[in-house]
Amino acid sequence: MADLVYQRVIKALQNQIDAGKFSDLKLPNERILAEEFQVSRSSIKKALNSLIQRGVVFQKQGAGTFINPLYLKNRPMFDIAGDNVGVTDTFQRNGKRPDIKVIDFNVVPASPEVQESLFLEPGEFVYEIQRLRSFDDQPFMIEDGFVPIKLVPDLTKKNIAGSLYKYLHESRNIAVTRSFLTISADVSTANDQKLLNLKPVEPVGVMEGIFFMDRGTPIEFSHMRLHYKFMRYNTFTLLN
Amino acid sequence: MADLVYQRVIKALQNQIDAGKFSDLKLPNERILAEEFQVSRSSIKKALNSLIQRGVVFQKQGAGTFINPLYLKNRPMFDIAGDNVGVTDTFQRNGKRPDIKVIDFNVVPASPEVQESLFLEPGEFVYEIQRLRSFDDQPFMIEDGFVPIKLVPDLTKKNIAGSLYKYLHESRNIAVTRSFLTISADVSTANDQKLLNLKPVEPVGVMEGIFFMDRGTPIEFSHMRLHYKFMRYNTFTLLN
DNA sequence: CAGTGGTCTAGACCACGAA
DNA sequence: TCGTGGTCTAGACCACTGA
Repeated sequence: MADLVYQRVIKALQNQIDAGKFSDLKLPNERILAEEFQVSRSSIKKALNSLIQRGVVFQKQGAGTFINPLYLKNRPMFDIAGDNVGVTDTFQRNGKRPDIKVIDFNVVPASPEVQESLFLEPGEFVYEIQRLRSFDDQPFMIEDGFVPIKLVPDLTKKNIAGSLYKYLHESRNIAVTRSFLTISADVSTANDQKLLNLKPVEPVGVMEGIFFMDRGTPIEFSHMRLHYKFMRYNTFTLLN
Repeated sequence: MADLVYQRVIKALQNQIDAGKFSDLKLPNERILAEEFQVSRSSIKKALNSLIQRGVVFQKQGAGTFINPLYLKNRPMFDIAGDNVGVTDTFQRNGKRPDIKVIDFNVVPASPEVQESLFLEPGEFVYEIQRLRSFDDQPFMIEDGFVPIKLVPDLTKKNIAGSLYKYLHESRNIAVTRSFLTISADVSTANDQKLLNLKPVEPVGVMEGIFFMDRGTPIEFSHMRLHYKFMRYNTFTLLN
């Protein structure tokens, strides 16, 4: 992990920035950095790109590489960037007591949609996991998740009563590190209204996503319908 | 702009994907693509990285490059881009025409919320820009934007009838490169229903965000209410 | 074992910004 | 004009996947 050249550079630069080494907010130019770290300029660029993505620095052609003043001034805001796997973590705040109720747990053949989303062969089986999540006694999310059985052959109802990803990580050494999410809104159905305690006029937020393991293997396809007051997705984006 | 190698590759691949060329959801490997486009593998990688960030494809080491099935299923209508909302090529190819109608344009003192979002001092003034965006004659977004007057002292109603960010870029050499967005959903108000042509039970998607110039200075605080069928936000997230 | 993405290098030339 | 980041190339070797 830390033996990668660009990872080493990222860490070193991040540490130097946090330690206030660049008091004028300007980093040495890329060629100098390459010299200092004894690596190629490409590796420096890759490392700097990562810091740019995180909002730590920005670059201006012809001028140089600078620390984002907002990063120093308002760091907590930047820590939000990249949230959202382990839906629990995202919503776990304020000392509220999270609760997960398993509505349904079955092994079913993958539907065409699920099959395509998880890149399965026809006829492969998946767990279907329907859960209702609450904070204190306020339900806020209906979750319908699909996980290939071949990736986690021994899943039980007990495992999924808590955090699925925590179980995968701790018991199976599977780390979920990437996700594709689509976020939209929809009119609430009768079922939504019943489970989430919504009035007919109140909508749901919809989040649909594919979650990936380290090496890019899809591990879960998930469809989530949220009480509209509880869907709040924050994202920090680099444009273009 | 379009004369850049990797930009050309991005566009070509995006077009091919949208046209359904890769029916098995698998792209040729990077070396083949480099050969086909007569460019280096590095340029292919740079182009693919962009598509990955947009949630169009994902890669799996040792296996290949694959189209994100969610992208095909939930193709976004627009991108959050230079002009906080940019119509995708996909949409434009359908012959739809984007339109912007200016509802209101004023200079007002910054409210506490706006002041905090744009890092202004008490008493500073901002433009308030209310616009309604449509495709063909279907309005899809009510936009309420705030821009500090000190950053763009000469803004006129004419400038904002088109792309504000295009104007900033071309006339003021201000590039908007980052955004911090919060996405949620809400019950539609009477005003929403009137402007967006919604039934009372139909909701709006809400996107609220701060847009930054490349030096990290906030240039716009924007509150957007979207027809729920047109809000479709795709993200790719890397954790850690 | 062959295929494919990941990392890394060394160097060339271009485009922009500031003095 | 000169310093700086941006783009691009050609090629080497590593690490993982899947048959």
